[in-house]
Amino acid sequence: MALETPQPEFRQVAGLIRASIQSGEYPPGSVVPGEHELATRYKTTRATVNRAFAVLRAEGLIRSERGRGTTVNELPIIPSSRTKRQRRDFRESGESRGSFEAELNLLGLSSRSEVVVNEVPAPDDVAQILGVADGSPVLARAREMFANDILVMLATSYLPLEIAGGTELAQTQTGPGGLYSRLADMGYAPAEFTEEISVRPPTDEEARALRMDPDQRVLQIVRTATTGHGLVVEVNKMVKPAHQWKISYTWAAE
Amino acid sequence: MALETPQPEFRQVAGLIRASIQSGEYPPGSVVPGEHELATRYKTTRATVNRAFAVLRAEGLIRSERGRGTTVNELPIIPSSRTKRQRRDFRESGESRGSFEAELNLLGLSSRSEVVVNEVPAPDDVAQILGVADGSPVLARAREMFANDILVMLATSYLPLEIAGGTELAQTQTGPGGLYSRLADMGYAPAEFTEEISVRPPTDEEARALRMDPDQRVLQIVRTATTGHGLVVEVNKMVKPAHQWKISYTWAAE
DNA sequence: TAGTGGTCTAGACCACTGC
DNA sequence: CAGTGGTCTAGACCACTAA
Repeated sequence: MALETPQPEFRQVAGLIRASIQSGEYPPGSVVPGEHELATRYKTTRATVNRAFAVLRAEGLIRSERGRGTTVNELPIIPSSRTKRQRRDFRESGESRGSFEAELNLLGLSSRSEVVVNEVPAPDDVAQILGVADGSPVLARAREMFANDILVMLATSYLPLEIAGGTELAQTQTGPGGLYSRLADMGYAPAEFTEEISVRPPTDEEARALRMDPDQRVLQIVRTATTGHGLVVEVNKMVKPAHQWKISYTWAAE
Repeated sequence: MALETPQPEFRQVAGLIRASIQSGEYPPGSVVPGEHELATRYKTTRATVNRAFAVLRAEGLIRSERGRGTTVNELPIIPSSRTKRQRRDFRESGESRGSFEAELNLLGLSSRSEVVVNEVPAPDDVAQILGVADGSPVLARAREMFANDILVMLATSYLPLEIAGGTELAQTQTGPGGLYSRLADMGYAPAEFTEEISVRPPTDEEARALRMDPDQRVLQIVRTATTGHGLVVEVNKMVKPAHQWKISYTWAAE
């Protein structure tokens, strides 16, 4: 039944190296033998091993650094969920900080995040959703989230200046209950959330910040918060290395 | 502000070709000039152009066929949403057929789908979720969905034999209201749905069926339907080319 | 049979790391 | 300075398509 597809040599080599990693021969954090050594071991050329490494890099399994060598990545896959329960403690842009930390701690990882608040010209897609002119100023709350001190997510929350300017939302700390509580205090309680998910190559800037290979992919999640009157009060753009995360949604039937 | 990162030559060439596609010089469906011609045009070698093509192939922008040449892909990005309204016409595994067709028709694409029903040994992950032994038989409703006669999604719905065996769910047509209506008729109305989303390389089989390049990625969405008693009555595994889709979820606040 | 893309080789040069 | 990975070249062989 299984159709035989003879794989090209570089994919076979990639398979062998992948197997060695999964078998524990090259444990997480360890340095894989160099391309030259593997080339002689597998009776092939360095170019072929290099291409095999490229396959495994794109999968997020290994990381290569010029001069240093190639190491096996350590971080496990991080779950992220939207459930009724977790929705209750939505606090700040991105994930609820509480749920982000809880999930990382369950995996035995440390968590940390940093916020930078700024007035910036609205990116085109954000301006479109917020219903403002391209490039007009909006409030941006840019958050970086770390697992074991490795940056695993960028989340920037964009808010209209008319709503957020000069309020607690323009401070680093948004106070008890977080961003959505402050919006509610001001009469802009979100009534509906939408998240749009797409997969794309990282921008150069994202690749640098998240230490990603250009052949890897990011998950982009754009959350829109809308009031009962249909007013968009927040657009939150989240970017995560696609191989690093598993995201889930739960809802009641009917 | 923008940090200059000098790109390697093959990425620059990829950028030039991408620009030519987006400018309309190589319109959707047309054949891109051959690697040899582009190599001389850009004063480089065929290997470099080949690598540039690999970048664009991985993005889903072009498709190469040995002997035939390289063509610009035609299908636009397909949206897929879970909203309150659409949940009401959930019919069959995967998307509601109705909503799938409606979304494709909005884009001016034809839609079609085919189902094959079978008893199969449960895959490990499915067995785990259904709470049955690995490899024990379950009912599989495998659906293929086409846009403009191109396969764009595989969706296989797994149901416990004790529930679905010998019922209408083992027929190709599940009748009015579809799968979830039949489950409700039998006293197994789903009360809660969960979808788990991950991004991974396609298996060989998926790559063949979906005509994907091994360097492209699939979105895997595993939906679990649970009754009010906590019984899992359906596991639906959906696989879509990641570059081809944008999926969205909407929910009410609180 | 001519032309396409897929792969592999052998060798080279480079940027970078760590000693 | 030796060793690493990143890239590029020139050439070759192959599987496949279309005329």
